[in-house]
Amino acid sequence: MARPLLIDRESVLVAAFRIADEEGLAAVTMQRVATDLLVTPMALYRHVANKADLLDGLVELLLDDVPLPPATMPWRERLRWIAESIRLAAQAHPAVFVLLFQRPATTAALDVRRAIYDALRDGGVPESEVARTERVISTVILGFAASEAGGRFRNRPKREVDSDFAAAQAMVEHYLDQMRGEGASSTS
Amino acid sequence: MARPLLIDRESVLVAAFRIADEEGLAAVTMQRVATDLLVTPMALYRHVANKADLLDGLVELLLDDVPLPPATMPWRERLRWIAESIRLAAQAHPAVFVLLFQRPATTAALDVRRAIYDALRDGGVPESEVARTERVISTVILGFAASEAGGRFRNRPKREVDSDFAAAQAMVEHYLDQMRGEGASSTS
DNA sequence: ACCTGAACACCGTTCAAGT
DNA sequence: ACCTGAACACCGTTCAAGT
Repeated sequence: MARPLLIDRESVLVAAFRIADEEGLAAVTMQRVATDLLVTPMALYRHVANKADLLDGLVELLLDDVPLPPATMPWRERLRWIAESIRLAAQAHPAVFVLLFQRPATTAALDVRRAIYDALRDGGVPESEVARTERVISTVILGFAASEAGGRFRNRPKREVDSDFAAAQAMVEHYLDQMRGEGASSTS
Repeated sequence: MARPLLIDRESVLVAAFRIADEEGLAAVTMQRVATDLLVTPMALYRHVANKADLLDGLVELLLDDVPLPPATMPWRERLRWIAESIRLAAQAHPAVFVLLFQRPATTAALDVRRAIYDALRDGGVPESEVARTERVISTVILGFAASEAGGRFRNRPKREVDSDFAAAQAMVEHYLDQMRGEGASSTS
């Protein structure tokens, strides 16, 4: 049988992801990733097109790590679950999370978006308003999570940031209740 | 009289700001800034501590460019003015704007924050809620502006993004009306 | 005090070469 | 097909030297 591969795309991304988590995005260099994998930097180029492609891969990995709620859960709880999952992912992987703001939705982000669409529909948001409602509430949650991940709240006590997040969530839910209009079918 | 300085801190920041605007943050290197100023890269280190200091200076420059509303304007219009100013600054200087998410509030950001505080107080938000209200609405507006500046809405038509911004603003205003409580003193 | 020259330890990326 | 060696054109930053 053929000589086994020393590395593949996944091992490259996993190594880079770990470096980002532990030492920040600036530490993620082709040379450093290669060193951790015991290969030369040039070996990486067979598995990622270039560094931008590598960073795109990190965002995918991050979003795969955002657990989506079971479809059996009441819609309102599903939305809270997703918001909480995104915030936890931002806290666990702040360096990678900030990349989310630098590029348009990738395929993994589409899974999250679809889960939000489903919850909004189940909550009675009219079909014509589902897409916009998702964009607005995602921007609020992502904005909050990215602020936290990026360090904009660095000087604030954790309890305060937590209750600010609760306030932002309350604002979103209220907006949602308006969007649900008269066609609302269920509550929770 | 002494030989005139070739460069000073302001000229360094202005040169870097222009490069960021025209070619993005990746183009802002010490060597490139120096080249534009007709000096060697090492000359910059007499005027900025290092590259991080230079980037901090760019954020200051950006925030100085956010016009604040006249105090005579009704409070609600002042808030809309500020939100609009921030969004325009993000559109005009997207590369620098994303840095705002990477660092805690600087002195220039404090001017903006104070203007928001004043408007909230004039709108009847209880003193105990002013600070949190400012944090929540700033996060929404900044999150939206950063999404736009970072390219998260890159694939969307401008009209759609505009109306999403209006929806986010409406959400914020509604939240605000709740925060105003019974002590509201004026409307507009 | 302000700027330069030379140098150091890095970057991302290419290309031809090995197996 | 996969990885390496050598090389290129960059980075940020330091230090000693010039004026």
